[in-house]
This record gives sequence, structure tokens and C-alpha cells, in this order.
Amino acid sequence: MSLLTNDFFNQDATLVAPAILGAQIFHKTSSGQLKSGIIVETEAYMPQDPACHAAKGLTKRTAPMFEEGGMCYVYLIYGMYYCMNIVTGPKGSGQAVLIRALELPHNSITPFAASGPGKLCRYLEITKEHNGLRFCKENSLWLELSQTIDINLIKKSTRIGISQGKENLWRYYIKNNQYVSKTKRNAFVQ
DNA sequence: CACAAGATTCCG
DNA sequence: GGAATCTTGTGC
Repeated sequence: MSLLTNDFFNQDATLVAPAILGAQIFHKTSSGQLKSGIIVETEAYMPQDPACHAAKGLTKRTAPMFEEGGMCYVYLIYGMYYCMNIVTGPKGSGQAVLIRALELPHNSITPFAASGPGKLCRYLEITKEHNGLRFCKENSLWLELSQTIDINLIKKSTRIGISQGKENLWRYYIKNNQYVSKTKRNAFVQ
């Protein structure tokens, strides 16, 4: 088992996104409860990418994306759901990986409660308060890698819910994994 | 200050 | 297919 740290996140989002499939994300909540799940679906957002929040430059909202890789970037979408990202690349770069789905223990009461970017934040109890935190045990929010997913089991597709940058195959997920989020439309799959 | 859009989810 | 719901960025 290895703790994922800044060194690892200091690489491009297109490299980090597939590499953290199979990693376990942990959040120790303010009430002391330990929440966790295995990452099974991610998306990469790159600096020159029209779908990336940081592509239009530094704003108050996107400031965490321009920090050194390893920071948590949380934003509210549609006024209702939080989405959680891991900032990647060197300081000033402006890129991140969106966590889209977690696999929960098969015997859990609600096994699919983390299948979708909004749902997994609700499950892990991630809110705006976690925006700008670094992933590390001291901040009660961290990632551990204890398995590598076979390259043949990693599928790529177009990203979900975006209106620009549709040509990039920057969504990554574990093949045949039932916890991957359900998409309204069939994204193009490679 | 007004307004439109948004990396979603759930219901009918 | 469409509504819910509200923050953020932009433009006048």
C-alpha cells in the first residue's frame, strides 16, 4: 500500500486520471466516521482544454486549480451537487482530475450511492469546505494505492456532460465495473 | 445590476 | 424529456 502524494499528482491529468483507477479514497468526517471507496471512473481536464474550468484563466473559483498538484478542488454544479477534483501538474498549470464514481463494499446498504460525481461527494460528505485542502492524512482526506488495474481493463471514452472539448477521450473507467456511473447518452468508447 | 450557463441527478 | 436550484463569470 502506498500513500499518493504531491510527487505523484505533479504529473499531467491525462496520466493521473487512469493511474488512480483502483486507488482508495478516504475521508474522515468531522464526526469521526471514516468514509472510503475505490475509484472506478475519472475524467481529465487539461490547461488548453475548452471544457476545463481553468482554461479561461485564473478566477476566484478556479484558483485551487492553479496550485501545485495534490490539492482538492470542489465546486457546486447546477446549484445542487458538489464535484470533487484532484488538482494535477506543476503550480500555475491549471488542470485537474474529476472523480466520477466509487465502488463501495458489496455488502453496504447503498452500494451505488457513489456512482456519479455529485453522488460520491454526498456519500463522502465532501463540501465547499474541502475546496483548497491538500490530499494528505493530516487533512483527513487522502488516497492510497494498493493495486494496479491491468491496462486492458481500462476503457477510454469522451467525457460526460460537456459542451466543448467533446473530441478528447479523457474519461477513464474500469471495464465491466458495475459501479461506473450511468450515462444518459452513450459516450463514444475506444 | 441582470442574466445565462453549468464537469448532475431524479422523476415521469 | 425536463425540472430543480444557485453560484459564478461576464457584460452593460
